[in-house]
Amino acid sequence: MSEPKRTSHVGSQQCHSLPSPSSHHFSPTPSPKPSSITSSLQARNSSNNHLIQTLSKQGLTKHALHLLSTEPRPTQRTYELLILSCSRNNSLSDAAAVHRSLVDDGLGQDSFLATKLIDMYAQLGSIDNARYVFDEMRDRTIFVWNAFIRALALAGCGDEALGVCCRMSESGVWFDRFTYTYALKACVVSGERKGKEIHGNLLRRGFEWNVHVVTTLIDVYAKFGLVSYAGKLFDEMPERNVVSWSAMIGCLAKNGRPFEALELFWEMMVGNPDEVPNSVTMVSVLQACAALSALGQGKLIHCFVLRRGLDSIVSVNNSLVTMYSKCGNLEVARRVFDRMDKRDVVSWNSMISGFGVNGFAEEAILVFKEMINDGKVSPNAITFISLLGACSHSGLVDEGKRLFYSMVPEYHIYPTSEHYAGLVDILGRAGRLEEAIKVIEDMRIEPGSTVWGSLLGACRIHCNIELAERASVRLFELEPTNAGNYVLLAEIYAEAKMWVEVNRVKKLLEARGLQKVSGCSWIEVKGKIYSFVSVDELNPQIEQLHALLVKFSVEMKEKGYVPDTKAILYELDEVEKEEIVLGHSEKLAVAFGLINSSAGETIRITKNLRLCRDCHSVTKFISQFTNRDILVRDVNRFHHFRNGVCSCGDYW
DNA sequence: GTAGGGTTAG
Repeated sequence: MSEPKRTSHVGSQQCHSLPSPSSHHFSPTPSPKPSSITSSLQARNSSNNHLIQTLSKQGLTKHALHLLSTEPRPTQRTYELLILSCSRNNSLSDAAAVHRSLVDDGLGQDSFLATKLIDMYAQLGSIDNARYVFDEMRDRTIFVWNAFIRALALAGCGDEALGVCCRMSESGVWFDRFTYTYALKACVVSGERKGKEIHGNLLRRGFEWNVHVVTTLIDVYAKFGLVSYAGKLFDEMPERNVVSWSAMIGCLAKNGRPFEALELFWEMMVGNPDEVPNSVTMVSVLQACAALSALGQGKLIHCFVLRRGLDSIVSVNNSLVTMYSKCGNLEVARRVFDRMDKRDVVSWNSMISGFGVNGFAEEAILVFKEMINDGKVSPNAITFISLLGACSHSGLVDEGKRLFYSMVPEYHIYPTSEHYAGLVDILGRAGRLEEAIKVIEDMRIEPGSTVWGSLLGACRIHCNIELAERASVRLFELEPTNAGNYVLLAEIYAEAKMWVEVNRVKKLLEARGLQKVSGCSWIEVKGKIYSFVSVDELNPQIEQLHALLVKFSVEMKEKGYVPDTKAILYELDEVEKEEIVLGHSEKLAVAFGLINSSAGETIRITKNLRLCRDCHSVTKFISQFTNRDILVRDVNRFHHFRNGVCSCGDYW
């Protein structure tokens, strides 16, 4: 079918003045139009416009575009619908054709359509074309300014977005509530200082009363980790709704304050019956349950999800899979996963990593194979990070290597530093340190802190001081304020009884104003969460817990147990060292679980750091001696203790 | 005519 001829309604000069925006999609060539319009044709025009609009609404952009070329007077509404259709169909070439035709029809200065075009290009990820539309506009309404600032913030061009905000002010256009929300989003990229500036600015203009603006501000502070700023705003909000509650709950859940996230959720439920939590609230609350391994709370939330009919929402189901996995309840995680009608890449990744952290690498790989066979969803970078982690936890060296080296040829996914870190971890844990360092030396990208961190972790397991020092030099450069790296190196020296070096690292830590993160464990008993720190003198039951642990210790020693105190960073008497390891938070939590639960009940504990070797062997013993299943989730993975054996096979 | 909060890894 040949294209009908059209003549441009605007002068050719204007068309030629269009520079080609950096992408090749937008061509400045004017499109041909009919030179004369007969009255009979005009009669058909209104129905033509109507037809184009109908086709656009149905997403039939190509057909609509074809008809557009025969239409001498397309209306603003026709173009609006065409633009929406291009956004929906994700077609940049159609978008450029619509844009070109719109300019040809003399609508290039229509501010309404300019706003829509900017939105469309932003959605299609073509910020250069959005910038072109904006630059071409002579009279910019606030809608045009806002659309462009929003487009820039969405594209991660924070500084440019804030620059445009300045130009907007300078040209005498005042920020409105929309400008503030977009400018605040731009600050997520541009930094805390800018965010605080905008905050000051909006206070002077009285926008602290706008629920959208303040909610955005809470979220921005959450993303900077400034929980107290977010909390203050939330507390002082004149009006709250489900979105502001969810933003604050999410802020706490993501910033290491899951306990408070749950408290706030219950405050919302109990104190504010008008605010009904929705799927987004559920996702954040489930994240908090997962962080705490709070299975009881998680089950309550699951019931709520079912009652409210939120169980068909993919993100909610994904969060349920993660929550059950992180509570060590893989059977239910798998059941939720199997019952899902729709699964996205996050669903598959959640199930794969669930099996992985629980030490079931074979199952994780099976799920990955199912994903490939299913064919509806392609794996992404995170899929492989999860798979490599699974292999590492289970010691599947060859399978891990095979997966790593299949990434590019089979799935076109290029390994990032995190993937290399996964491979280094697999090799390092297995004691293949030379091979691990070879991988680092041959990396095509600059090794990041995760890579050196994996190597240092492996050196800790295999007591390799030389390589540990090499990794530390790089780590201290890359992450000067990460106390964990200094502690790890000090522990390696302590194990080798190199006390001069231990003290040197401790002084370095002190000089940089850093502190060792203290160990903390917690346990959920009858829906309540109890937390313990090492040598927890303030705990009301401490004497009872200590007595029980001493009793175990005596019995264990009779069976040949020798406390492992090698990682203690102080040169103390062996008796004093034993006292310290016996007071580790994880042991206190186990003792508390034994005293406060009935026989046969599984004890579930979570720890903020890696489980120490002594706690590991003591927990194995206790599981046998008391005939209890003990589940400990440390910062890296799960340990299922049963009959004196741990699921990690002492490989962690 | 434009708006705010969410899931996987590390």
